[in-house]
Amino acid sequence: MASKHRQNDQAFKPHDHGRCISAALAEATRICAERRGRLTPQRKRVLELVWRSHEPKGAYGILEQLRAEGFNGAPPTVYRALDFLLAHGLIHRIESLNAYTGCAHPGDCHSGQFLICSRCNRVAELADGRVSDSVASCAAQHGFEANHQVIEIQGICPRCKDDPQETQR
Amino acid sequence: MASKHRQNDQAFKPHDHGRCISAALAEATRICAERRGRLTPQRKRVLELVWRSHEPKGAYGILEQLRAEGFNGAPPTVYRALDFLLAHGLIHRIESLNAYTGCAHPGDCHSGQFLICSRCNRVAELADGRVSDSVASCAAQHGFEANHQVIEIQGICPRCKDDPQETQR
DNA sequence: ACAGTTATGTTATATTATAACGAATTAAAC
DNA sequence: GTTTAATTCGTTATAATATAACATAACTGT
Repeated sequence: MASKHRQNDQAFKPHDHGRCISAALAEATRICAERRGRLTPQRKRVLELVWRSHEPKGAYGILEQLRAEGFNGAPPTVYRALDFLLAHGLIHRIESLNAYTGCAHPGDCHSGQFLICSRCNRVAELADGRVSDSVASCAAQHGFEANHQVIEIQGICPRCKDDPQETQR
Repeated sequence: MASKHRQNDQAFKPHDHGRCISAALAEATRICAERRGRLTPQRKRVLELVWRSHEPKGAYGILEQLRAEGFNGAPPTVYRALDFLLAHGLIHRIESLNAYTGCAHPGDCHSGQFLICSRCNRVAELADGRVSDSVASCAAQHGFEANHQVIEIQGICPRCKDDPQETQR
């Protein structure tokens, strides 16, 4: 249980990112199979590109990558893949960045909270029940029927705070 | 004190909006005077347009309004005015809408929470300390130094929930 | 009045996203 | 298995949001 809801603040720690990627792809494959969603090669490739790092990726950056790989596509292709991945909870859109990041715990896609480091641009996804509860109850107190929470926290991650050399990538 | 931190969920209730506007302008005038910020006619006019209703306004919508009033301007003019108003805490940017809304309690411009009605498009600004505290402590727990919170809650406002006729404007 | 700063005008362009429509592929029904 | 229907993809064009860069004007303080 606890391991399933793995908090993704490992984004700010050195870690084996290959495992992030392979875990994300395995989960995506499983979830799509379950729902009869078609994880086509393009969609899979876009998911991989989003997961290349913990920095959210813009749609046009992804497009550029695809093109570098010999794919001759246009924006709608990328946006369609992103829409699919969003619909199935495999990625999140970071509103304040107009960018997309891999979902750390797809499947149960409750509202997450995002820590956005403005120095290294990495984003960690949290799933803190106290936060989402306090937001939900606050909305309810005002008679507001909440469907979706956008919680994005901008600041400096622990790694950048400790190591002034830490800049990017 | 309590009156100063007036919660702006009146956005979802019938109210004398003229008072919202005049209060906002009075506050803006006071705050700019205090800080020697220059609330030029253009900036003031943009602030008024943002405050026309509790629906956030896009930069290009504002530009269109200005043009309808005989002003012959270009996007940078509007964005500069918006930047000024943002810098002085007189308006907020709603990230998930790429739009701007009047600040309900300028001056002490702590992080607010925004209830966004996806039916009538109105937005209410809250300043619930429990929410901002829970977010702040959650960030701190992960060693994250938070500078700014983006909290946008999408759903259906009480007015639209009760009155299915309530649509827009 | 002058010098320095701040604000505005203007043109061009960057960035992000979607509309619309036809072709191709896949799934499903027969 | 072939046909039908649905889904996915390719392609072109364009919408919507935002900024760079540089010239001019206006205001501030002296």
